[in-house]
Amino acid sequence: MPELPEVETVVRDLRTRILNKTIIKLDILLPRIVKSKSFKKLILGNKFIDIERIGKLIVVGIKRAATNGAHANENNDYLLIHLKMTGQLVYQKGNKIIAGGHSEGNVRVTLPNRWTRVIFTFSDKSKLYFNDLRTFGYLRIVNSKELEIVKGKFGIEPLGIELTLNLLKEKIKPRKTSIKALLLNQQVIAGLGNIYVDEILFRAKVRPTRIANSLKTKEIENIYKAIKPILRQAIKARGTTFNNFVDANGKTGNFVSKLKIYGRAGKKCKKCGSKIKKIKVAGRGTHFCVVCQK
DNA sequence: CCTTGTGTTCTCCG
DNA sequence: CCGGAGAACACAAG
Repeated sequence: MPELPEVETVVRDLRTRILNKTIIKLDILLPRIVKSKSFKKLILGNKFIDIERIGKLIVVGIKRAATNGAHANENNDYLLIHLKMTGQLVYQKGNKIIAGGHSEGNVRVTLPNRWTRVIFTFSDKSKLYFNDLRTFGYLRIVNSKELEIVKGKFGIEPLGIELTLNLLKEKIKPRKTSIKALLLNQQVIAGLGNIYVDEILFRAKVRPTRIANSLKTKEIENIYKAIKPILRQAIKARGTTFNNFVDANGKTGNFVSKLKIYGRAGKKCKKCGSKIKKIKVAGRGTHFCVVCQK
């Protein structure tokens, strides 16, 4: 379940590997994953020149090879990749399959596997695999104008300087939905998902069911103060692997052991020892401590 | 049946 | 009846 820290981990890994190499081969094993018509034509023979993240969306800049008549830098295209719930981007170089299993572990995966949907091959023969079990993820190519429209749909970038206490107050105060639903809303704040929202609300001592407009200033402050540290720690740990996430090396994240509330239903609260509850909020499995969160 | 990210559709309310 | 907010559904597979 890739959220901001997992997507950021993948983006950082790929940045040192896939840029400025000609894409010499493209295998589309499951066409409906690819949402653009002339996908192959827009990829083959070209290079990726930069990679960034907006919320949970990966944006890869494409530089067109200079051909007769075409100006290479004119109206560049961008490859958008969304991993949704079970998407993976795994990079492989040389004969060794880097992907597969945790560093502690056990499982070795051979790529491509039955969940491989798209394969990019670069001029140095290295490969980038897009794997997706449930196939909700997608790859799409947009031009710079379309990219701006896409960007406009995203809310506050939680790790950017635009996240201020006042802005967060503005976003939370008028809303009549649960604070959990609000924090999950990508148009409000971009990149949080089920795991990190539960963690943030636990740290902030706020129950996920609370209606946003009922939050006291102090509680909004607590949420504000929780967001960056939790995301930064998770990135440092290379993300959380609950079911499916692997980084670009095919390795699982290490943040699971640091989760204080998510996935700990029935276990003792690490702060007060009482039994952690699990309910459904905004259609999502939601964990909280009755004692610590008000 | 359960799991979840997000785009779409439905429903409610003023 | 319209618009907006929020909730519910659809998607897919293990």
